[in-house]
Amino acid sequence: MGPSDIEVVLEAVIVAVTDNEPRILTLRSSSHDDALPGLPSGALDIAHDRTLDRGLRRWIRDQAGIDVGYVEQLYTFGDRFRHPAERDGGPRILSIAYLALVREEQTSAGAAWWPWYRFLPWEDHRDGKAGVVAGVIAPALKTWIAGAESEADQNQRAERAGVAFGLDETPWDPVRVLDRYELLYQLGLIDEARRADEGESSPILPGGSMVFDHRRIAASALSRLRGKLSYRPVVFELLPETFTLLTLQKLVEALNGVRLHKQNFRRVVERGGLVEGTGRRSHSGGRPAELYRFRREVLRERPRPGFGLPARG
Amino acid sequence: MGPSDIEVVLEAVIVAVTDNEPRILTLRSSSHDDALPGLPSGALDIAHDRTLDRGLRRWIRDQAGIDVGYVEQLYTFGDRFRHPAERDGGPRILSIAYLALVREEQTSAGAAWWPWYRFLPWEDHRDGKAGVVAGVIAPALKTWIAGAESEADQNQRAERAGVAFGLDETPWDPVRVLDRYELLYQLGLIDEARRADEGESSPILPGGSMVFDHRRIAASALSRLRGKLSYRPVVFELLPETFTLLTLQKLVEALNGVRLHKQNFRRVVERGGLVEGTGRRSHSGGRPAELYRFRREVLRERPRPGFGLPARG
DNA sequence: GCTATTATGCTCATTGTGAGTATATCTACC
DNA sequence: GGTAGATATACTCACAATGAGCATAATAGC
Repeated sequence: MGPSDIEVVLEAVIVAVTDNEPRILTLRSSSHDDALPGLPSGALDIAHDRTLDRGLRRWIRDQAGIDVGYVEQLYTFGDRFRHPAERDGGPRILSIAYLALVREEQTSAGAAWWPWYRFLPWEDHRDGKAGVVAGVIAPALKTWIAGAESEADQNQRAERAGVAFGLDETPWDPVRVLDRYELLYQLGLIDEARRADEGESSPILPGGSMVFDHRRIAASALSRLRGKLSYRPVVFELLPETFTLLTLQKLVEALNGVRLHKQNFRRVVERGGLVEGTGRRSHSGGRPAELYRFRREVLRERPRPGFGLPARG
Repeated sequence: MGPSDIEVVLEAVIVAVTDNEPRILTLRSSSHDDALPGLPSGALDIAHDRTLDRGLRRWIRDQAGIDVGYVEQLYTFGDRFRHPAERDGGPRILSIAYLALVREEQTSAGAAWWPWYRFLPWEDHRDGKAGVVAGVIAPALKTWIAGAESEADQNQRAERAGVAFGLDETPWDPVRVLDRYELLYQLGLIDEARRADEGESSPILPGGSMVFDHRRIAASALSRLRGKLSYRPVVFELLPETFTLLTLQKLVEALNGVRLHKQNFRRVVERGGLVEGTGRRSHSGGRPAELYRFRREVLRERPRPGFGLPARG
């Protein structure tokens, strides 16, 4: 086995938001009817792709017919046996994961836009504390904490669980998506974590599975995007040129999975100089709302413009 | 050329802070006397390294005799011709870069701890606006802006330069290390950017070169570390168990490259619950200072504990 | 003209931030 | 044993930002 028995794959979490629901593009991994959805991915073609970015954009265009705008590298995964093909003596597979944002859902054959929260239902708290956390996860965490050997271990587990899921007095932090996923995985609550030999128990936790470790990658992407919202105006990559403040708010809420105070949101966004009115207004429903556009100049005025979240949760 | 003509290399920016000076570990790249320093790096050994992390830790121990504590993946670089070996028909080289923090400088043969700012002198503003920016960089940026074709182009360049280097009214943002490096590179002010055939002009800008794109990697690492300071208590990875508030402040200042208001720093750190007094005190110089320790509980109390920077700069 | 619905304006208490002034307690040195 | 130099710590004040409300305005559908 030489040092180049490595295959490099680029995987993309491609995000669009429609009807206040963040969605990611998935493909059926094989022709089986029961096949799990997977992220679009393509091998790095070193003969043709001068840069990783270009490679990514190329196969996304080829495979899904989508021209992505904003692209950002997430993480490189390379642990052994992430991919079942490695077990059969195949090459080590290295996945470079990307986050991509597109303004509109562009349909294409074989691909489907699934709600992001279908795979991570505990992340959506827009209608109150997500029931899954209180109903299924919190009790499981309690058992896990109690099951620790020493008292020091118990405290460590309690801290980790508390921080990740906002138990007790700890506030819920939307950004800790990956902490939560990894904890759930470790507890065996994630379907993908259960080995085939453990039988076919039905899923304990709601939330659709994905192939390989694609759900972890989807969680990384959500974590990164939520984090970035607070200091970079990336949301505008998902919006049309002009929009109402409510549209903007609903979008931020959808991505963070929490509700926000309307008047304060307006204040932050207007006074913070993130947007400017256009004079035109949108008619739909009640009183017409002013149409706003993103104010690029804000980048020169404030070091880290974005959408902070309430500190207490 | 098959799809596995790829070599995967792990590269590490290993950081320690001594005498209020952040330093990174470098190696002489070859036996030549004029050889540039480079980051420690090692090939991924797929036969032995089960995970990327383990691989990294293994060769850092082997090569430099250092056991690193905190480790974090930074970015994967894979553009063609990053590495000169690729020009001679060698394999494509993929570098996975890491940031590692160690509490003390651990010496080892062949390795040297250089001040981080030796390679990025414009990043250190602790003694006022770094002279390099006003003296060399700002004029070069002005010329570059004026040299744009259209007025729209000029505005774009002015915005980019202003945001990166805090010109005009824009505040200096310590986090934008990478923006600055890339802009300087594009302007040809970074030595590594000048091709051999352009002659051997002496360096325009102070700041030591490194091999390949290692200086860019060092810049990425500084960017990431500065960013992380504001929401994760990573500084404590660089401090001993107990420390005075001044030590802590000097450390944060050293990493961010800016000075901070002493009394306010105390307030934030104490009232924010990041540290707690030990009762013991340190005797050195003037009035003895209380020794503090990191308060882990803060993780449960506040969602993103860290060291924010003044908003205006 | 009424109701439902969304938009927008304004207030208020509380907390956080940037910038000072003032005072305390050590060491070193004369 | 007194003073200069250095550092630590306490306290104040104006102002900005935040979280939470109440109140009012403008539309559509009936």
